[in-house]
Amino acid sequence: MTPEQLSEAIVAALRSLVDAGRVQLSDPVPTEVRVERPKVKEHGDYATNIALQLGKKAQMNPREFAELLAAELASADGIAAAEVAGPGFLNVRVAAGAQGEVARRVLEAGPDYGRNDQYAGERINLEFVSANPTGPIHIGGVRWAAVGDSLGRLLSFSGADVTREYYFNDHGAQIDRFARSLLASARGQEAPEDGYGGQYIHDIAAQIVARHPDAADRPDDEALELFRSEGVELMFAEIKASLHDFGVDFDVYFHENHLHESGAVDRAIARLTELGKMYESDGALWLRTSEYGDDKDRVVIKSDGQPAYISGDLAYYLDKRERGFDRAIIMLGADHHGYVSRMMAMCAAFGDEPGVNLEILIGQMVNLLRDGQPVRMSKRAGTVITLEDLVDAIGVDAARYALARYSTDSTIDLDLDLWASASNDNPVYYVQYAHARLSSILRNAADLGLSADLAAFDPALLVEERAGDLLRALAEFPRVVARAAELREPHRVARYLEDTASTFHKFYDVCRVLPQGDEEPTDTHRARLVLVAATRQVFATGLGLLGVSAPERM
RNA sequence: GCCCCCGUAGCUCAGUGGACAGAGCAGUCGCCUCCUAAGCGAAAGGUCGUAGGUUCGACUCCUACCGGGGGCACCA
Repeated sequence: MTPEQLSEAIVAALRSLVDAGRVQLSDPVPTEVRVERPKVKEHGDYATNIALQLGKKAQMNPREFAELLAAELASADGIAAAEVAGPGFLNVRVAAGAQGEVARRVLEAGPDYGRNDQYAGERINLEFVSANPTGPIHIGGVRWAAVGDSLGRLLSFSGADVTREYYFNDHGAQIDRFARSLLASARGQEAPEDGYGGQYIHDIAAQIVARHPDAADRPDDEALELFRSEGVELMFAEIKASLHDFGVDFDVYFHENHLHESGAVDRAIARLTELGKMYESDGALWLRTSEYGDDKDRVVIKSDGQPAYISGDLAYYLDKRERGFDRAIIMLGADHHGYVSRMMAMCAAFGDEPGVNLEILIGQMVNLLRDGQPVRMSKRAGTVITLEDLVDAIGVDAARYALARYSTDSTIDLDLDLWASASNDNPVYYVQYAHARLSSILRNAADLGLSADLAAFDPALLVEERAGDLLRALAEFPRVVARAAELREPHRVARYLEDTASTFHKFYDVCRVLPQGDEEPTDTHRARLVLVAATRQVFATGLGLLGVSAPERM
């Protein structure tokens, strides 16, 4: 019995009470009842507070209401007991056979177990990382790579048609500094005062010189342009490669120039003008964002006739909508949170619904500690911690897991010494180990000629408390996935896997799965093997949603 | 001055109104002739930043304050 099925059973019981006239509700019977897993075992397998919630509407004492409901529910299929506790909680125990059926459901669904359709038919554009190609992806960007990619997986698993998008430009002040730094390196000069440092500058400069031996000797303008265009190309290739090795691939790399060349900026401004959202003042063209909650209006075209930064955002948003996306999700670091209100205002000015058609997820920063002291990162000094540094230190799995297991609302402090040395400190091993153990049992079973056979599966044999705990954990998985997708919080999947790993290890400790020595396999062995196979599936799927490998052996 | 995020066990963090607040790691004690000990069990560890408020019920919602972090351009 899954929580959803129990919810249905409770709704049916409510309806039956109302139909029989034993309870009068001022509102219609709810279509769904929230079912929770109590923290304390004595409170049963599942609990609901529905009687507390409906007590007033039924003009009844919540306990009395709960008593009626308990009596009605006790006769339902698969329910072993229903009792009232505290102020009116209804605690339910599920019959072993009904509980065991969860394992069958998992195996029948296979890799699709946990899938939901809350975003079916919806096209979502998910933009993240979007670092300009002036250097390797640094530690902050890595967080969005891990979380963003995982969120993409969750949204796809929830029925959405997801496009992962990376937005960049290759001109402007940042890129100029990059080009001047490359040229300085090629000429054997020190990096410019406002330039970039680090070995990668020298490496890329050397590659360009290898391609064009006279590159550094050309006139400044020509040389700069060459180092700019080739430098961007080489840098971007490196970024894509390191993201790929990190398990993150984008569907679209969107070049800002495209917006200007395609006339998207002009069209966006024309549209907003038509809607009466633009006005001229002090020789500049302004957007009335303050009408939609922004602190002040924003300049779109500067008085010198050049488009301001926001013009690109306007055009880009419009472009996404014109490409058919129902929803644009953008992940940004906390240092960009000031943009949120103007972006939302911009969305509203277009006549769209902020928070629905446009969503901006703000994540907090990653701090690095070494010897317990904060590490100062400087692009100029080249002391930036990159995606590759992180992967070299702890590997892709640990890095992705570590970055995805925390709420993006909280700042992460990463202790580099600890990660580089005692990587056991990372919970990813605890979770992966569970998968390896499960795989090992299934391998050994195959050697004994046993497999998880649903035809011979008797769910009622999974009677142990620890088996029930594990089954209930597996039954939670779809709810966890749906909630993580809905709230854009992949870390919920990681936390769930940690809890479930613990539940499995405890089960393993007291329930022997395979026959020992000359022992003949019994139906109990077979039933437990089905549970093991189902558990393995959930770990494989869950780790997959995080982009972390599920090892067969450790 | 205004805006956003955080403050929970020694450390890193879960917990978006429900019943005695949880995990991983670190530390104490115990458990490998048998499916992976990267595991399990036991003990220990907390004024959930502070003070009010809403509620039958608050770590969770509201207000104020304290502490930490990040932002507040006709820069990109």
